[in-house]
Amino acid sequence: MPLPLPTPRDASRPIRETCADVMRVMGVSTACTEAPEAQVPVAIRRVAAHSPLFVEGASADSLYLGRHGHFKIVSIDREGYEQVLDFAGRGDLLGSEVLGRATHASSAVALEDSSAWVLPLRDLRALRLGVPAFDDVLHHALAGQVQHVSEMAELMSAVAAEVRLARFLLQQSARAAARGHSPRRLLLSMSRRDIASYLGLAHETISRGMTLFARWGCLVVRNREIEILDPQVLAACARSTRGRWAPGDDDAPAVPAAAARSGCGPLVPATMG
Amino acid sequence: MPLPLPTPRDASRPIRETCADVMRVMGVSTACTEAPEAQVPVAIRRVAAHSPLFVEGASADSLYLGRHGHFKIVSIDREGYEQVLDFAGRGDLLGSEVLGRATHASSAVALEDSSAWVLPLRDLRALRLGVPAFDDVLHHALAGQVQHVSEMAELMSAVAAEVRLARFLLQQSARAAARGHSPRRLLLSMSRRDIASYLGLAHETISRGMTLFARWGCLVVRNREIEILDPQVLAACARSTRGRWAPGDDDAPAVPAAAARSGCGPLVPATMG
DNA sequence: CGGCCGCTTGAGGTTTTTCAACCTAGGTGG
DNA sequence: CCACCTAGGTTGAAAAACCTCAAGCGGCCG
Repeated sequence: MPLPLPTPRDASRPIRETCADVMRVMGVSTACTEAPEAQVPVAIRRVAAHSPLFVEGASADSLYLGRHGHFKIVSIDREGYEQVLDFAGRGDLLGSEVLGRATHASSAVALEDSSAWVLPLRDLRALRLGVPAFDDVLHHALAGQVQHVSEMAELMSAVAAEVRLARFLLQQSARAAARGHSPRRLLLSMSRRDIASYLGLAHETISRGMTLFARWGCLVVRNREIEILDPQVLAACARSTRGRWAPGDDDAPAVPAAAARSGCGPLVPATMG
Repeated sequence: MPLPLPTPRDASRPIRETCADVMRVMGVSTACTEAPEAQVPVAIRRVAAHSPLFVEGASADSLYLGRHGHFKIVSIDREGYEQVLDFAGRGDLLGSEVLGRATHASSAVALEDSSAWVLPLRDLRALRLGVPAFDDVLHHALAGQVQHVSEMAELMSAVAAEVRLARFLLQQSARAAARGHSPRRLLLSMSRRDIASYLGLAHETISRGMTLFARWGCLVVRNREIEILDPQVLAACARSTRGRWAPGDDDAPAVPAAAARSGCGPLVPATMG
């Protein structure tokens, strides 16, 4: 896969990046990041696919910030079932709940070979005082976490399965766009089962939903490689809170553009009996 | 239980309480609250039942802290349907999402005649600097908000309706206990419809769930007045993530004590064939 | 006293889950 | 190099769970 990796040379491992690099990712203006005190080195932790960055229950000594790759945040219940709470990527805060507790409330597992910046709690106070801009960044990130609650509630508030899936896909699209990737072509790094757990559905239902969208002509699905052909149709579906939605139920024009163009037939690559 | 109301007589309105009072509610040791700088007065806002403390979309100039009564946090979707995101009571932070945005992302509506402390954003910085203990309190409360995400996810992770309801009731019980009330006798201040919206279910399903628990003998339901007879049975039900649960499915002893005592019916109601 | 609102309960319809099978891709070892 | 095996994804049929519609009941407020 020709992944557009943001970090060119991974071969050289002991490149200790600095606080300035961290802040740059989080959207601080370049002016601030050039300050000499921002040259504090920040440790990097590399995690192989399917390995944990930290585990639930472990004593928490650090906070993490996604650097490359993706993670899933999970919590294991007493019966051993894994509940996916969130997905995180570059620039996302991981394990921020430790600010209020002594131990991690959830685990973070790498979905692919990934890495994260390590922010030791004991250094955090000094860092905030020494680098004022960093304090702001942290505050902003924390506020973002709080705001994330309502984002998740919005996802779960939809009762229909396809509506949840549509919202999830649009959320992924928005995240990709925010990171400078195409909002159309998504490369989902999580399995159907992970998505299902996240949305509170069976993994078969996710499959069916994907196929349905493909039949509508607004999506092309090839395993984890997804292309959004008609975001408007997806958005219209995502908009409905109550009950189901199908192209044509709308106040807007009836047939989705892509489907009309293509005769609504082809699409749906694999096995369309 | 003789409610230990912090405000003796409401007739005298201009009793301006101080920062010390706020911190005391949030669990700061009395030593800190006695400091002279903690005598800063804090405004109180009274809200009649069914009236909003703040509304979605309004520009946010203040943060609030529940003082007495209860609120529901809601968000209205495009179709006018109300989604309940949370319930808040004494000591709970309201509207903390404004720290990252300029406007409220949700509304807070009083479920009964209630009041809240007002923390104007423009005074917040000064308050934090002037009263060090207050800064800690605020941080702690904010971290609590973040932690609340996983609490909510835990609620939603259950697929079965009764399991969600059981978890909700236990959560309410725990909150009541944390505030010094009985964990057994609950006085729900929200309607069945509110609970339903919060749990992502139909309000009829809530009713049926309550009735079911009552038939199991672990609950007494009289409108919004609820008594938990057998927390263990409720907890056992809440524990199961997958599928349904009925008394007897457990590794533990079979029949719930309370039900056996009261002869409260045949147990294991419908369909155990 | 009447109407309204919230709560409960029943019956029917529909979505979603569950169970099962099949298919593909990727890795391993003969 | 191919057979085999596993894990992930898709699809179908049956059953369960839930939602919707509808009606009845009771309390509360005007």
